[in-house]
Amino acid sequence: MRSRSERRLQLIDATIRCIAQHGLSATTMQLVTREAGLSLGIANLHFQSKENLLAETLRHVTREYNDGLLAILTPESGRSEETLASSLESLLDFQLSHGVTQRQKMAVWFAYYGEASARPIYQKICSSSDRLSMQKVEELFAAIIHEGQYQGRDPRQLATGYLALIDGLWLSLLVAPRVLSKARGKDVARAYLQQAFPRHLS
Amino acid sequence: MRSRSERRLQLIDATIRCIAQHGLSATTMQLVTREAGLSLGIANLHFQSKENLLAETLRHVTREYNDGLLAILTPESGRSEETLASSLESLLDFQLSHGVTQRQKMAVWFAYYGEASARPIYQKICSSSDRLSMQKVEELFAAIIHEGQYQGRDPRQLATGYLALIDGLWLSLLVAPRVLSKARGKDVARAYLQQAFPRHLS
DNA sequence: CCACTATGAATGAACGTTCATTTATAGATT
DNA sequence: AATCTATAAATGAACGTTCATTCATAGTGG
Repeated sequence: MRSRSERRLQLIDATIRCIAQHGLSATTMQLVTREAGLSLGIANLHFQSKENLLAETLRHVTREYNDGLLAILTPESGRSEETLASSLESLLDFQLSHGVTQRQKMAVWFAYYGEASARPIYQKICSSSDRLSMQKVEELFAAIIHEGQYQGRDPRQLATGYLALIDGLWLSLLVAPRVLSKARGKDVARAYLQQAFPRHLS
Repeated sequence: MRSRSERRLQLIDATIRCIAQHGLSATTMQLVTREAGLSLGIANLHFQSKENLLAETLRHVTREYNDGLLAILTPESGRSEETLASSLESLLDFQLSHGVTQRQKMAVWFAYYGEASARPIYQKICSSSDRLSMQKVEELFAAIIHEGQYQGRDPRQLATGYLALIDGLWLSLLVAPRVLSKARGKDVARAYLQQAFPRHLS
């Protein structure tokens, strides 16, 4: 017997694997609980309903990503050696890191996006996560534009473009990994940032 | 009584509306046939199975998009007034046109993308469509680079970035239409192309 | 009259959910 | 320490519902 939070995490992890392997529409309670090595009734005990389990799984994946992003984009007084250029580099590294771009995570991400337009609860979780990324990246870009005295740059437009580019690259990595490797995807994103902020990226 | 091809199209259109409104996982044969104003058994008569109906719907949406793209990116001897710059402008107009960016079409598109990693048949249709776009856009970019004598540009990298950007913008338009308007999305894509080919876009 | 189109009640498989029952743990009592 | 008791965790058979598919029947055009 394990604690409530342990079991919840165990079930969420199993849900992620099921969605990645079988898709959202073929993910059943049987599949999830068997994947977790538990009995059928356990998921309803901890999550009340399948709908809730799926929503919590999305929240978990979203939170994980946001935490990683905030760790990079939230200025901390203790890290004095940190520069805007290094933040930009870290952002790029993070968004195309192994942890973020592994098939499992991206498959889950886009599975929910695909259903988001029909399910308000998914829509809400996705869009509020997007809003956070947007705000943080826009802040970073604005600071870089100020520091580098770049002319004629709109931080919001650049952030919109950059985040859309990253989303599109993730989609390519997921659907056609043979056509686009992670390394080349990173080159493409880097090229975008270099065009925008040539003096902040080598 | 209608002909086979008419009924097929009628059912595919109904499927598109159902997926856009209820999502792929909640799209049932009842819903589709009722939306088409027909009886329950008719879909199996014309498509044999639900799986086949869904695959044909994806093929239909994909073909529609590809036809539009090819009409722009396939050079024809009869259109002598056509320049590379105008092709670039047409491409941008098309990809962010009302017809392509309407919620219904984008919702269907991403619903299938979301399931693509778990269903080989969807994966195949999506990736072969992507490959075509990639090839055609890369050809256009290569011609523009040659004509404009642009230095240090890699047509494949630029095409990869541009198509990823378009995909990402579509996703934003779908999930958070309030945050990103179609007009601003177009500005973002235009800015990307202007950076790449400044002498080919006003 | 034949082949094709169309209907919708019927069918059986699969699904989410429930709940009586069993098992495990921690604290209290002897 | 050993035993008892109370509480929560865990199980999986059973239930009602929903779904894709089938098919006997009816309608239609050539």
